[in-house]
Amino acid sequence: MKPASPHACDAWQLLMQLFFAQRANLPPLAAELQLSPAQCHVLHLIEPGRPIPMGQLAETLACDASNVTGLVDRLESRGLVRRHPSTEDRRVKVLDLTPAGSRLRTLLLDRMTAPPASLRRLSVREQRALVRILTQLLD
Amino acid sequence: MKPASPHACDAWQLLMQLFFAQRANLPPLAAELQLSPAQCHVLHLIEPGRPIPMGQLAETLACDASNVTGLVDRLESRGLVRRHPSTEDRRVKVLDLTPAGSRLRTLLLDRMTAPPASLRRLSVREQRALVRILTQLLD
DNA sequence: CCTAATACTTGATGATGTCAACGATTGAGT
DNA sequence: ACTCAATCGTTGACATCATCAAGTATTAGG
Repeated sequence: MKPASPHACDAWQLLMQLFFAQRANLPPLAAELQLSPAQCHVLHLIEPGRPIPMGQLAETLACDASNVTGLVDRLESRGLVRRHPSTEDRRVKVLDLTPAGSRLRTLLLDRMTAPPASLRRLSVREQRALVRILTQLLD
Repeated sequence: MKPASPHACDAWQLLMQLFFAQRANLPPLAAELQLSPAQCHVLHLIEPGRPIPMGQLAETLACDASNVTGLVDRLESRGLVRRHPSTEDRRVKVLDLTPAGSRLRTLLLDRMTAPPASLRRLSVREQRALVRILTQLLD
């Protein structure tokens, strides 16, 4: 494994600061849509037309499966998500967005991905560089 | 206000993906130190030797003041944080890390800021660029 | 002084998260 | 085919997180 360069450490520290700052501003944003931060996270993970098993959701959220049960219960009772039994394995239940859920997800992503002023102040050249670097980072 | 360029939107969307990915991996990391994610956030915000009023903590966390009371109660009962009455204004209570709290904070930051493999794979040139761009972003 | 505003706490309540135990289903041996 | 372990989701118990409304103490303004 390649050793961590000082620049890599600096970069990651900055990303952590950004992460905590973002963590603090998710609750107000979520509240506008009558959602909790956790529900936003779930909605972000269920892509329209891409059903996902509950177990996989639990794994991606890195939380207990029983927690997903409760989260989905509340989203389902609001008509945003549906449970379907899987055809291949009758133990697993697959999650799907309802049309209302899909609309709300779009709304959420629109608000979340509105870049803050500090990002818009960067030059286009820097913005391109950032996109390129983050893409590699997320592989 | 400068309009949001397509690159800015792309970049911010990627940062949101990174944010949610990081949100998912905080709980396991916190659990190793017997902390909750929220407690990690608090510990991250209280810098050693830089006492901070509870109200300011609530504002930075973007949460209700009564929530901070509970968070600090638990941290204080574990001997990580102390409450001091402010000398200037006897209504405010100022928070301070104990030596144990300071040690745990260092441990936390060490683990959190260990850059992931994907970041170490970037060229030094790219790492530098990332640091420069993120620094501007956090202003 | 009297009053309004501020800083924190308390109590009630709902959401988030873990763990242990359970029913249903699947899969691997035998 | 039959048994037994493993897997998937749910349930119930419990701690934590988070909000709101109300309360106490202190400060600041008129």
